Amino acid sequence: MARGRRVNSSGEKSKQLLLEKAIELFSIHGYHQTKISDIVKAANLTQPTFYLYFQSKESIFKDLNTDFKNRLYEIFNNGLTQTVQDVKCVRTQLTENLKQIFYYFVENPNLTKIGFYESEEAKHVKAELVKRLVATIGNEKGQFTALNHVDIHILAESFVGSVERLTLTNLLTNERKPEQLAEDIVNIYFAEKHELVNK
Amino acid sequence: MARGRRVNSSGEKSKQLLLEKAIELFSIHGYHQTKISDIVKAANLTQPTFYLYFQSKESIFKDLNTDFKNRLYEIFNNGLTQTVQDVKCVRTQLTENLKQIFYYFVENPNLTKIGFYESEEAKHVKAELVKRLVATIGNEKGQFTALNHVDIHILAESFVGSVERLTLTNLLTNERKPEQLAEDIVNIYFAEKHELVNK
Amino acid sequence: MARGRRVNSSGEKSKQLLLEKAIELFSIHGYHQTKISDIVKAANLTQPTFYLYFQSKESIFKDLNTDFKNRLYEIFNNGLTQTVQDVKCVRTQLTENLKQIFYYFVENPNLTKIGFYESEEAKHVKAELVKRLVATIGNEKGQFTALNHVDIHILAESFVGSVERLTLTNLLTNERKPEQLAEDIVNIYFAEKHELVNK
Amino acid sequence: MARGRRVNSSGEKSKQLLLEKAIELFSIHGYHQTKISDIVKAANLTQPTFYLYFQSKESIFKDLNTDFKNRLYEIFNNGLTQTVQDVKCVRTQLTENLKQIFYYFVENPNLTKIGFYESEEAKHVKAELVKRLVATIGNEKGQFTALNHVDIHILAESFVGSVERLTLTNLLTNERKPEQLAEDIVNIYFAEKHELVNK
DNA sequence: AATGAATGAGTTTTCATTCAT
DNA sequence: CATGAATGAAAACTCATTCAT
Repeated sequence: MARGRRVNSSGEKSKQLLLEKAIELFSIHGYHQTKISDIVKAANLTQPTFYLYFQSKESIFKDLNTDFKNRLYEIFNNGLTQTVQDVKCVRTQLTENLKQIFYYFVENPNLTKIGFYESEEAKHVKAELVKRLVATIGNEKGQFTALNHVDIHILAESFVGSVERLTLTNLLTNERKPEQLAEDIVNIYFAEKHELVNK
Repeated sequence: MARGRRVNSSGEKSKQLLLEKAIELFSIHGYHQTKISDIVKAANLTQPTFYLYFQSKESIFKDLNTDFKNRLYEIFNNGLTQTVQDVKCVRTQLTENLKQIFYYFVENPNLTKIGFYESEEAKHVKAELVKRLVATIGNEKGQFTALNHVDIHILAESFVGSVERLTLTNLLTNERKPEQLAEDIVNIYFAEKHELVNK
Repeated sequence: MARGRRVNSSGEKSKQLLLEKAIELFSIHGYHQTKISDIVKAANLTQPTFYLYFQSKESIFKDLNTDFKNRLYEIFNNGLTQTVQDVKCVRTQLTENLKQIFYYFVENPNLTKIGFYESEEAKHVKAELVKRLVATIGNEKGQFTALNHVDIHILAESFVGSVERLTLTNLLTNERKPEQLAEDIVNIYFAEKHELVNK
Repeated sequence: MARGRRVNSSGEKSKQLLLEKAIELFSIHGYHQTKISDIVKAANLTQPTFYLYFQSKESIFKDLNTDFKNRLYEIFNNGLTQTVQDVKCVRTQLTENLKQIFYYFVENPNLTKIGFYESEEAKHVKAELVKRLVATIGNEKGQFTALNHVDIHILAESFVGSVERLTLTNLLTNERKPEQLAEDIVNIYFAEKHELVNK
């Protein structure tokens, strides 16, 4: 039977293909229920080829998660730096940041399912999100009376919990668009003062 | 170890021990990384003994989850019926219900980690929670101006997300007591009108 | 839970029951697919009780087969001695002997399935049958022209083969009575000369 | 043994080797007493290699039996069609058919022990043989006076029983050649009329 | 005489990984 | 670059058998 390099093949292409299939299968079946043999079968390649590009099953999973995390942190940073000087209220800033995050999630639904839910890294990612949230809303909390009674850390954890669940049930299912969901969440947590008083 | 019955051994005791160790190990390492051999080792028993009391690894896991789910649904039901005639506002009712749930979680932290996070059932449990929440807050939403702009389903999902995350990060870590956390969450979602207007 | 000797129980009765159930299950499912646990379940007893009466799974099986073999050899012997002085032709003697064997088979169908088919002993039993057949028909073969061309050992083996198969397909299924089948087989192998010539 | 491909190894060769060893061991020790570990040991391979070529222990056994059956049925069919138009008597036809079957048995003694004796399929194979025999000798029975007194189904079953036993005791032990045994059996069952009358 | 409880010693099967080509 | 062939190491599960009561 034919062996060796295939016509029209290229290392990068194979690696990319393996990555894609891995993301797909990991996201559907989870890490443990996804076998290397499944991944290479989906990519129409063989097991030794997998080891040509990745050290191990664990390492491809880690790579995936690192990519996800790095990209997400970039978004965090961009969002922050963009609006830090801004006098605009937290609402606008948060909404904007959430939108960026959601755009990324929607564009990479499978990777999100792994990096934001399935992996160990997910915990760190969410903890980081919480940390940044605390920093962002820290000073401005006073604005929102509704929130005066609640510890800011609790609030931030709650917020991340909302993001976590709504991403899964409404964003990745396409029941809500990134913009909508971002506004919804911000509306829940940061109903504007004037709006309430006006009633 | 010699064969046959051990001195002072009792079936109920062994089964209970296995269950406890299983819950503990599943909650720490997850289903796939927990081996039957780990469970029996922790219980100071052997593998055939495991199969004396449980059909399979899958079945003990399912049993665990069914127990968790059933007990939780009981709490849901009790909570609901208790306050249905009550004219008291949703706040009070929700707070009370949450407290009961949190009490259960705190008393069974490991089982909670399995039944509310690790298992497939967890999805159904949370979906059910959402459903009941929608029913509970449905009529009363008008009261809370802050919530007027958000679809009630989104709100309920968000609420459950908050519960999910805060249970993990604050309740099961003993950083918040059940009563405190219940009030915190209700305060976040249902700041009372008058309170706001008074400002 | 209750332990110790049951009311109305008697060792012999339990042993007998176990034997019966063992015969039944071995005959249906074979030696390897019958578990001790199946046997005691069928007898409504427990595993240690089994070992009270039998040394091992292998030993009960051997016992069964020895019983079968011994009883069968008795029948062989009776048959032979009864007719040895008889000047009557082999036909009559063989028919009678076969009938006795078949009576025994029909009365103990399950044991027969084990001792004549399933076990290693079966081979010896059949070999013995062949040996005795050779002795019986040896001198008289000349009578039956049809058989002149065939070696007597081949003939005897063939005969036993017929018995073997017909027992299974016609006797134990109750499609033929012992007398009928005995005559059929003898008719096949020992059509009388005059009968043929008369045509 | 080091991991990975061996020097000079070939899949087809390994599969064939496993098959051969499986046939050998199954035929000697039977299905239940033959372990996968025995088979691979005999083939100087390892257990995972077995599962590279066969789905399970049961499946290799079934495959073996299906092969045996199919080949045998082919022989049945060839035999029948070859002689159907032939006016020659049943004797010739039967002898020829038996010879073909016996050739196959002798060439595949171990497989025969499995497919004609050990397996569940064996029952069907023999039932089929009976069916075909009935069809073949149906019309011609009248010719052979000896057979007039016996039901044709009994006769066919008896015939198959003879084949069954003689194959085991005389053919596979090389005490009789296929041609001899075929003639012997036919002689037993179909002594020619004239031959008898002439005496 | 009988049972409740337990285990020693396997058995099949799986999967990530690696060597030779 | 890629594959065919193979395996080390472990996993779940089974069953005859035995000890303590």
